Amino acid sequence: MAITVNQIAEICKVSRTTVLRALNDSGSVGKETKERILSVAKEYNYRPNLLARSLNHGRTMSLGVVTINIENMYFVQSLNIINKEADKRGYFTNIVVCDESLDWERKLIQGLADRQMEGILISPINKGKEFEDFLLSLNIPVVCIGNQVSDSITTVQVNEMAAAMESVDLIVSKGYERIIFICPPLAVKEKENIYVHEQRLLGFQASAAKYPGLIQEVIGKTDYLPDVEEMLARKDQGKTAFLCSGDSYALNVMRWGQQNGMSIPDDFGLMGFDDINILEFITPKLTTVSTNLEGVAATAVSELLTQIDSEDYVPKAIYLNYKILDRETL
Amino acid sequence: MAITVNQIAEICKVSRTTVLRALNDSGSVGKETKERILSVAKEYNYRPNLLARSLNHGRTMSLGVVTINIENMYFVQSLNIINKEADKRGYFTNIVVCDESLDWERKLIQGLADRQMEGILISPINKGKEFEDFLLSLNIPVVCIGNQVSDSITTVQVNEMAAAMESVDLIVSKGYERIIFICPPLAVKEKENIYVHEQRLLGFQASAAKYPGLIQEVIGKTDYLPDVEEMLARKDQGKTAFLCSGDSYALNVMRWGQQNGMSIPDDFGLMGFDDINILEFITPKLTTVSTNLEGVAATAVSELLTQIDSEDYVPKAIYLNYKILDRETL
DNA sequence: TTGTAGGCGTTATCAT
DNA sequence: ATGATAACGCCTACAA
Repeated sequence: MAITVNQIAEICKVSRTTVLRALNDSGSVGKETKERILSVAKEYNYRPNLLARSLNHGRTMSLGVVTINIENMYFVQSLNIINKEADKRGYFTNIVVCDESLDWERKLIQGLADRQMEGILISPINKGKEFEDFLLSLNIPVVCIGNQVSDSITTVQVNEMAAAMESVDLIVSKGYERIIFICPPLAVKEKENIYVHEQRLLGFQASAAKYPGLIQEVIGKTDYLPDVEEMLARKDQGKTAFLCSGDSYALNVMRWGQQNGMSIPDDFGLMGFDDINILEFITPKLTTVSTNLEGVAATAVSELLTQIDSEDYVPKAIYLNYKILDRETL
Repeated sequence: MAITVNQIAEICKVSRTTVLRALNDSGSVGKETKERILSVAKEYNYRPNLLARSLNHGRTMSLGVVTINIENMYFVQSLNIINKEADKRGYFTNIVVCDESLDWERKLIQGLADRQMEGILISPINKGKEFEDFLLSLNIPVVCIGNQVSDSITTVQVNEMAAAMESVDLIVSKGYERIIFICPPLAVKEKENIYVHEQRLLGFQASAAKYPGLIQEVIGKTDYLPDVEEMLARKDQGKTAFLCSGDSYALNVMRWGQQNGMSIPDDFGLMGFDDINILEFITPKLTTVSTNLEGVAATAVSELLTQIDSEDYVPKAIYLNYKILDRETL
C-alpha cells in the first residue's frame, strides 16, 4: 500500500542507501539523482514507517497514558497538558481509557508496554504488591498520578491529607458543629486503589479530632443520598456541613438538596474536592479544593521523561501545592 | 532490556524456531524442551515485541482516534464506546487530543498514520479540498464523526438539519414569537470545519421561514452574551427563546440569566444541542437534542472496521436518529 | 558518489 | 522434533 524505501530504490534504479541519503539529507548524493529520488518520493507520497524505524533504533518516542472512565471527569482535564508537555520534548502521546475495570487497566498497560511505549502515566485503580510487581516487571518507566502504588514507583500528587485537614479547619471556622465526610465505599480499598480518598479521610479524622465539641461522621457507600437525608433529619445535631471527597459527590448532594427545597448554605454547608471544570456552570458556586491537576500533570510528564533519560533513577514522592477555594456553599 | 526470542533460544541452546513453537503452541516440540523454554520465558518475563510482529505481518490491530479539546466535552462521551467496540473486534485504540488547533490535528493524524494505525476516527476541525486530499493520501481508512469533509470519506452523523427544524417547531408550538439562534462565529467556516453548526443553522432558517409572524435572529460570535442581553432588552418583540447550537452555549446563557435575576422559562426559553452528560447536574433541566453520541460512536467504529476489511469499500453518509428531549427550559 | 551487508524482533516456509 | 533462511522497512557501518 504505502511505498517503501526499497520500492523507491527500485524505481530510481539506485540502492536503498542512496535513497535514504537523499531522503534524510545525510551523506552525499548526486544532485541529479537526489532530485529524481525526491520527486518519486513525493509523487508516491512516501512516509517512513515508524514501526520499522522504532524497531531499528529501539526508541518509539511515545508515551502511554491510561485514564479511568472519562465520564468521571477526574484526570480528564490533565490530558491536554500531558499531551502538550510531551510534544514539547518530542514525544507522541497515546491515550487509552479503561472504564473502571481492574482487569482492563492491566490489560491496557500491558498493551502499551507491548507496543514499546517508552514510559507510562497512570492514575491507577489497581493496587497492592502484585500490581506493583506487575508494573516493575514491565521494565518501563512509570509515573503515578494521585494514587500511590508503592515507594518504588514515582507518584506525583497533592498533599491530600493536609488539604482535608485545612478544609475541616475552614468549615469549623464558619461555625459548623457537625461535619459529614462522604467518600467511596471503604470496603473496596482491599482491592481497589482509592489512596487519594483514604488520605483525605485520614486528614478529616485527624483534624476533626482537634475540635472537642465537633460531631463527625463518615458516609462511605455508593448509595449515599439516603444516609444524607437521614442524617439531615436529625435536627438536634447542630449546623451541618458535608465534606465530599470528590466534586461529583458534592454535586449530587447539591442536586438532592435543591430538589428537596433546601438552600445551600442556609440549610447545610457543602464542600468538594478537585475543582472539576464543570463547576463553572453550577450555582451556587461550590467551595472546593483545587488539586492542581494541571501542575500535577505537567510535573508527571517531566518526571517521566527524566526517568526515561536516566540510567539510575531514584523513585520519588512529589507533592505539589493544593489550594482551598472558599466560594459560596459554606 | 526486555528479553527476545533470540535470547531465549541462546539460553536454551535451541533455535528461534523451536522457541517460537513452544511459545505459540504451534508445530511440535519435545516435551522436555518445551518446558525448559517456557520456564525461561516466564523467568525473564518474555513478551513479544508488537512492533516487530506488526512489521512482519503488516497489521497493527490498532485504531487511532483524534479528539478535539477534551474540556469541550463534545465527543468525549464517545471515547469509552469507541474503545469497547474496538476491543470487541480485537483492536487496540489509541487516542490523541488536538486541542482545537488545525495544525495539530493534521500533525496528529499524520503521526497516527506513520505509526501504521489501520484506521482513523475523527471529528475533524479541518475542512476543504486540501484536507480531503491529505486524508486520502494517507491510504488509510478514515471515518468522520459529525463533521463531514467530503463525499469520498464516510461520515457518521445525525440529521442535524432535521433536528434543528423540529426544534423550531417545538419552540413555536410552545407559543414563542421570537427565536434567537446562537452558534460559533460563522466567519471561521472558511477555514474551520463547523459543518454540524452550519447544518443546524440551515435547519433553523428553513423551519423558521415556515412561520410568518415569527421573528428570527442569529448570533454567531464568540462573545455572544452582550448580544443576548441587548436582544432581551427589546421587550416589544414578544416571547423569546434561544436555540443554541451546543449545550455549553445554552449553559452560559442560563448562568447569565440566573446571575441577572431572570428565571427560565418564565423570562425566556432556552434549548440546546447534544445532551452533554453534565446536564444532569444542572437546574432547571435543559431542553435539548440528543445527538446520540453513543450510537454514532459505535456505528463509526463498526463502519471503520468494515472499511478495513473490505477490498472495494464505498464511502457513505450514515445518519442515525436524534431525539428531542423536551425538558424544563421551554 | 554509490553500493553491500547486517541487524532490529517476529513470523512463515521449507528443509532435515 | 528441530533448524536454516528469508522477509517486513528502516538504518548504519563499512567498503568500493
